[in-house]
Amino acid sequence: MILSRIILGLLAIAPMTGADLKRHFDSTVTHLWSADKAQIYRTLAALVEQGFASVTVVPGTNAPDRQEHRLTDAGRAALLAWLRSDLDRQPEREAFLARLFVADALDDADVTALVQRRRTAALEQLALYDGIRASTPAATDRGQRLRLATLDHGMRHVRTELEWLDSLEEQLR
Amino acid sequence: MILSRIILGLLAIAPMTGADLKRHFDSTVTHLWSADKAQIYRTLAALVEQGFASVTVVPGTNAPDRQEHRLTDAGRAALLAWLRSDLDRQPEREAFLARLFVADALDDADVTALVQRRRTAALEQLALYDGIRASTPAATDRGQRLRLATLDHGMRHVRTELEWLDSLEEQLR
DNA sequence: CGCCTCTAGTTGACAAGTCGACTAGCGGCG
DNA sequence: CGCCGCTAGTCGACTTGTCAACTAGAGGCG
Repeated sequence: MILSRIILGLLAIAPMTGADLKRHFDSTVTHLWSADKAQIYRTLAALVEQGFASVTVVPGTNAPDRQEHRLTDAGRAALLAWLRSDLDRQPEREAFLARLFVADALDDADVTALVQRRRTAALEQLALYDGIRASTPAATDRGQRLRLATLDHGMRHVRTELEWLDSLEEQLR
Repeated sequence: MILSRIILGLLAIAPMTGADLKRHFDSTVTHLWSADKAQIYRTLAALVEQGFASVTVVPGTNAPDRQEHRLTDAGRAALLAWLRSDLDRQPEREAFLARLFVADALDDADVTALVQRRRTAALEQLALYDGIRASTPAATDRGQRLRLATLDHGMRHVRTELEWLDSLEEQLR
């Protein structure tokens, strides 16, 4: 459901093929949603079947044919309906916190190592966000401002994560 | 996988039935993982089959019989192996950010309403965490300290979320 | 007595997401 | 020529998570 709406939202920016979408899920939206190739193609097929997108085959130059998908009026309506509907209830899924919650089974050194690994991961994530931001055009219109805000979200939260790790390590000392 | 290890971790604290576990997933660990009843019972059965837990039927007083599950040595070993293994790569799944990313399809008023709904949700979550903390014993041993740290994590992040929403609203004005 | 409710546990169907293998056209290279 | 690698797309099998209906014993209540 959510994936299908994100795809509609991306198609609202420009017509795209499954491969184009996959590239977005690996770069511009990777900080908020990820999707498998197979899942993208299948969702795309479902959207076409529901009349939310239409397909045009564009003969590929130096490559296979491209199946360009474009948003239909019904698709735009479905996107708007989702955007105005109640927020999706999202189950919390924090694998690292889960480990910490049951980490009393480890000795002190292993707990410290666990926390260290998390710090490394957080730093990598921060670097990733910096990379995405570097390759994103500056905010000109409102749409771009909103998209940049989602990146800002990620960066603020990673910084909070690092601060929390600091306080946790101090506590464990 | 992760769910099964969390269950092993909970069984390490005390022997439990499926219903006991469900209560934990609805209260003490709800801020980091959630699980459906059916999933818990099925995972529990798989753990028994793998020899990571054993079952004892305790005749219920004023209630149905209880199938108490206790951690076996193999179960404890599996838990330790997970705790020492590489961190689980978790796909980012931020439904709200997804909405914001494609929210340019909305007019200004609807975008503001969207952000407001998120603020409400964040405040509710903060209240939930306060509730959980209020019903949690103070930190006496290291295990309890670690478990409280996961709550602290949630609260810090909700506060960061609220700050981010402030800055977002200011930007939209 | 029949009915309701509570607790504990079970089951089937299904949606969502993951993984790996595979088709197929094109261009480059030795 | 045959092979490699690139891009686009397809498929089957599988895991994980969700939903709703259901069994079944115990106690309370009118």
